[in-house]
Amino acid sequence: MKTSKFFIATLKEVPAEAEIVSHRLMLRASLIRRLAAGIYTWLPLGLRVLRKVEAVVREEMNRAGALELAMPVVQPGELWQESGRWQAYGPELLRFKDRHERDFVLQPTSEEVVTELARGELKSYRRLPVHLYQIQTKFRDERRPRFGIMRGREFVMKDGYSFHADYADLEREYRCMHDTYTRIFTRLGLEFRAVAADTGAIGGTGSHEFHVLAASGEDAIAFCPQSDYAANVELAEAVETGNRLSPREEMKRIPTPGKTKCEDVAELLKIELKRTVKAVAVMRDGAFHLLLIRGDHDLNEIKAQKAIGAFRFATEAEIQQALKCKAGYIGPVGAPVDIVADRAVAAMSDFVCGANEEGFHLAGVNFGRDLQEPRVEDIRNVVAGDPSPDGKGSLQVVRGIEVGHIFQLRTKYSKALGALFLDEKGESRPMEMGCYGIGVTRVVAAAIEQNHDARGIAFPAPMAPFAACLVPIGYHKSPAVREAAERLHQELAAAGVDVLMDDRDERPGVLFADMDLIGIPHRVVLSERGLAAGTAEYKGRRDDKPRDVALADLAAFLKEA
RNA sequence: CGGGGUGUAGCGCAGCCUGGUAGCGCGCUUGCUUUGGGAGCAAGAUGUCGCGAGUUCAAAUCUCGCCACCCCGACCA
Repeated sequence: MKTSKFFIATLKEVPAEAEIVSHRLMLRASLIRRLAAGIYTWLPLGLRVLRKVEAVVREEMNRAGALELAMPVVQPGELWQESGRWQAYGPELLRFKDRHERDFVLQPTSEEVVTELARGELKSYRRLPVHLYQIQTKFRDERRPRFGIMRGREFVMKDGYSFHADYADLEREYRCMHDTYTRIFTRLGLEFRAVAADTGAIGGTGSHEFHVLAASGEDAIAFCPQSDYAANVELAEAVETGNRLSPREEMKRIPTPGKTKCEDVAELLKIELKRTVKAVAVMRDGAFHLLLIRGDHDLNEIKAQKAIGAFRFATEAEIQQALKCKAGYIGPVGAPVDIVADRAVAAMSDFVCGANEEGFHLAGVNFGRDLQEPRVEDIRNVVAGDPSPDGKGSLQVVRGIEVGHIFQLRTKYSKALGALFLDEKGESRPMEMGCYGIGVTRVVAAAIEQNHDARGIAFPAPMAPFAACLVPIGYHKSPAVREAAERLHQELAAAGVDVLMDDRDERPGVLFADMDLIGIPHRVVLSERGLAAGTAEYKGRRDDKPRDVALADLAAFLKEA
């Protein structure tokens, strides 16, 4: 491919819409252009990247025995009513009517359609297991699309669905997919981690997320370097190993005017933040609860909801009414409300907390003596250094971008949609199901978050838009360079190297800058100087310095690189 | 949806407060020079100033309404 025949529209300046680096670079490198909020055109260069990711995904899914099919993007609302998701999905599901006033949706995922297919076709245990997948455009009307392609409304997902006669077989396929995803992300050259995850609204019994590690990731994941424990922080259990010491101080009331945060109080009293306790006021079914969290910890809302049920944060007025005190000074001592303490709080003695009196905190507070023993639950986020729940070391916390998610759905959809089969005994049973997703478009953004530098994108080779680029210096001036470039271009193409020759009539600096920006892994520079010596100059995208390679060896060299 | 912000040339922005000829940089076109890391000079082209009302002799500028987009919070591939 020659640049003059291709579509390169790099930008020196970044459109103001872009916040994170992958979004900026994708716009600057002319991979994508925005059409509407969360909706993007994939330009020819970007589409090449997307197709390469798809190819790896497809190969590995096929290798694992899954079968590709294509289901409709537009799906009848009727089917979604049957599964119950017409009501359950909420406004993220884009709905519309056809000319006959019939309800339709743009599919955000295809459990309904694939299960409808299975119930019609797979009536015997002899036909199971089956794993069907597609790589296709999805639409979710996100509350807030952001970060370009990272969280778009329209995106490409690989979604696979497996059907099994029993749970053991589902578990086998689930492990197979875990391995397959590991192969996919490894082949794509990404640094990633599989973590245990919350099953969320989809339900089911087991779930893992695959995260590409990147500082800009929206998720926090906890893992143990000494073992294979890894979990989304949403889920990771906080284990408390400390034992509560017996009280040594008397409880006393301390003036702390204007100090409403644990940090402020700790600083005023010159004590460690972890000796303070913060009280979070929430309402559950109209009942006021105080959640106690150690000053240096954060509440984990998901775990807390699991522990005490769905809640919302109390309003200032509700706090006033329940505790006769302003937020910022509330605490558990003498509070006539339900109190739930995090495990770490339960292990504290002589701590500092709000006094339920504006401008005052209490110090030297102890459970059992100054207030009742609280109900104890695991309701905080784990932090780096916490003991691993498997008892084999301590946790580290890193940030990640979720690019894949696998679920054991069990029989949720097969029951709802009546996907039944006859087993060996002739009995009718619902199929066991698994579902497996990869955000293909998101993988591209995540890869860029993880692989870039000041000059632009440094694509991992398997997803680079071109494997190599040829930069002739003086293509339009020097017949020798031009001839050599044309010859080499053909030679490389014939040798199966996906090569882009930059034949634009621009100064070398422009060519170098663009090739660096779009992230092509290998660069070959041709010049009169080098030709005279029978060499070309080679530089890897991440290399500091170039080196000379004999022209005759180039094709072999690049095939190997 | 709640909170904050922005809409002026393809992109990045100034002008708006204090109403009066729409500007700068990049990019684009042409010519000359230049040619190993985003060139220089010269000449050009490109605008419903987001949309609609209102105020005014006069609106990019003031007022109101609408729309779009971006950023921060509850979700997900």
